[in-house]
Amino acid sequence: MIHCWLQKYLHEIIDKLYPGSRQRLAQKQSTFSRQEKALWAANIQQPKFSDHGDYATNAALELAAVLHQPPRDIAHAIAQVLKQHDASIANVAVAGAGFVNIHITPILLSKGACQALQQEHNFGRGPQNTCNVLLEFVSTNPTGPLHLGHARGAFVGDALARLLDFAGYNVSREYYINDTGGQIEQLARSIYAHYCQALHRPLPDPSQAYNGPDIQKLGGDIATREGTQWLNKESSEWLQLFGQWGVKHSLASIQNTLRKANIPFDRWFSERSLHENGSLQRALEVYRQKGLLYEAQTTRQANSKKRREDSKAAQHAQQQQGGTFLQTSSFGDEEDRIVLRADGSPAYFLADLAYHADKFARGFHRLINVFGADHVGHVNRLKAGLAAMGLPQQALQCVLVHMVRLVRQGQQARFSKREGNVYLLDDLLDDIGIDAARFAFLMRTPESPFDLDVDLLCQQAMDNPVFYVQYGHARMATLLQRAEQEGLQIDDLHQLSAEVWLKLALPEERELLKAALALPHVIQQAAAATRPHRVLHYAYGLVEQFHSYFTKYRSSERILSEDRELSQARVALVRVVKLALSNSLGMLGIHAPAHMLPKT
RNA sequence: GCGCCCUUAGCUCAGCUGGAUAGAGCAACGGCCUUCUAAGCCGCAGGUCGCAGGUUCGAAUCCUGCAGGGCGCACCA
Repeated sequence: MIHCWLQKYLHEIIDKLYPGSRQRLAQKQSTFSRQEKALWAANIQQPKFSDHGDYATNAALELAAVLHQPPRDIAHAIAQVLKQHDASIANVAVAGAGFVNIHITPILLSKGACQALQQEHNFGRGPQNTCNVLLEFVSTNPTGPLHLGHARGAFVGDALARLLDFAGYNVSREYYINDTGGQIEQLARSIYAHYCQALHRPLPDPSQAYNGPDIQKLGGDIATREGTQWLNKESSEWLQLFGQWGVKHSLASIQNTLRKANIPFDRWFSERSLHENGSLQRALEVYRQKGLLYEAQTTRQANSKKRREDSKAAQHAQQQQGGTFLQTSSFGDEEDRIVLRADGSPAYFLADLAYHADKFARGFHRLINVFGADHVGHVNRLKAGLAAMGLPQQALQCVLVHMVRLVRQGQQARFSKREGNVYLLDDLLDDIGIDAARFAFLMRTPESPFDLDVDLLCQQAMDNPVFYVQYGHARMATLLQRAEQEGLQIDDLHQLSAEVWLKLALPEERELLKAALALPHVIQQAAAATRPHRVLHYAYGLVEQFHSYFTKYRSSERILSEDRELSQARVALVRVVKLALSNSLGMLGIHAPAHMLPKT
C-alpha cells in the first residue's frame, strides 16, 4: 500500500514536471514488448541495503531515454518535489547513475500498519476488477486415479486460481472431462474384460489398456451387480454403458482426491456434452462460412515439413485416412489440422475448439490453461484455431507446467498404470500431508524441470520448509496469546495511536513492518506474472526475518516487557506480520496453525 | 531437421519482467536454550550465473550463435 501510494505520488510529480513523458515512454516500450500500456508506470523497489533508502526508483534513468537529459538532473528535479511531502517522506537522495532513494517517515509506516490491521483477512487483496478469468487445470482423462505426475499441475493451477482471485480477478475453475473418444472406448473394453474374468469367462483377446487395481475391482463390482447379462453380447450393446461406468468411477476417485487436496472446482465440463448439444457442428459452420475448410487426403502444408522417420506421425501414417481440414496454417500453426475424419467423426481438436469458443461465449475475458509440458504442440494450433474463428487468441494463456520426472536413488523410475506400481496422489497426501505436498510443488517456477525423488520426498517430509514457515506462524500466535493473558490488546489494533507505533525504534522492527506491508505489492506482481511461487518465497522470507528478530532480542529487548506501551507496539507489529503471513499462506491453500508441537 | 522449456554454490532451488556489493535450504565446520516455541538463531566456508559475441549508463535477466538436458513435432487424448 505504501508502494502504491508512492507510485501514484511519483506519477503526479512526473506528469507535472514532464507532461506527456509517460505516454511517450509507454509507446517506446510497447514496440518492444507486445503489451500495450496506455501509460508507463514507475518501478518502485525495496533496495537490499538500507542506506539506499526504504524505497528507490529508477524512474529518472528510464525517463532520460525520452527526455534527452542527464538522468541525475531528472532525478534531482524529482527528488526536489518529493521532499516537500514531509509528513510521509523523511529524506530523498539521488545516488548512483540516477536512482532516487526515498526514506519514509515512521508515521507513514504506522498508517500503513493500521490500514492493514483494519483490512484484516482482506489485507493484500487487490481491488476487485471486472475481468472474468476461466482457469482450466488438471483435466486428466477419467481413466484412472490421479498420480504423482498430475500433482504439479493440480497444485500450481489451484494456487494460481487463489492468487488471481486474491488479486481481484473473477476466477472460475474448470475441469474438462474427456469423457468420449478412443481412450474411453479402450477403458470400456478393459472393464469388460475384467468383468468377464470375474465371471470366469475370460476373453480370448482381452484389452490390456487399463489394468490398474481400480479397474479390475470395477469389473468385479459390475459382475456382482449386473450378473451375466452382458456376457456374449455384441460390443455395440455394452460399449457405451461400460465406458460411462468407467468414467463415472474414475471421476469419483479423481474428485475425491482433489477434495482431499483442498482443490475445489466450480465446474466439471463434459466433452461429451459438446458433441451432444451441437457445439461441434456450430463451430464447423463458422469455419465453413469463412471458407477455411477443405477436403483432402492429407494436410496441404505437411510437405514442407521434414519429419523424423520414428515420429509418431510416421508410425500412425496408416491410420490417417484424410477428411476435412481446417486452415490453421494461415493463423500461425505450422500445418493445417484435420477436424473431421474420412468417416465423418470429429477429431479431438474440433471438440477442443468448440470448448474454447464456449468459454468465450460464457463471457470470460481471459482464459488460462494449465497444461503439462507434453501439450506444447497443442498451444499453437489451439490459438490458430481460435483466431480462425475470429476469437481473440491473445486472451488465451497456456501455462506449461514442466513434467515431473520420478526418480528413485538417482535413477529415473518407471511408474506405470499397467504394472500397478503407480504412486497415487492420494497416497502422497496420506504419506506427507497436504501442506508439505503443496509446498514441495509450489516452491519452484512451474516451467523448470522437476526430478522428484520419491524416497527423498518422504524421507525429508519432516524437514520440509513448510514447517519452518508454519512454525513461525505458530510462534507469533502463541506470543499474541501470551500478550493477551498479560492484559495487552491484540484486537482492534488499527486504532492504536501513532505515539505508540513510534516506540518501535529498532532497525529490525522497521524492516519487519516494511516487509509485512509489502504483501499487496507482492500479490500484484505475482498475479501479473502468473507465478504463485513468488508468494511462497515471500512468506518464507518474512518468517526468516521474524525468527531472526525474535532470537536476536530474546534476552535484551523482549517483545513482552515492563514497558507497557513498548510491549503494546511490539505486539501490534507481530500482529501485522502474522496477518501478512497467514494471508499469504491462506492464499496458497496452506494452513497457518496456531500451535505446533515440538519436534521429537 | 523444427518448435517450446531448462542450465546460478558440492546437491535442490530463488533472484521482485534491465538496477546498486549474487541469495536461501540441504550437506560440512564452530557457537547460542534458568526467561515470549531450539521445527529456531548467529558465524565460517562455498560463484567464470553453461560457453562466445551483441544491445546500453548498467545484463544472471533482452537479442544472436553454440553446447548439454527435458518435452513435443499422429486423424491418440
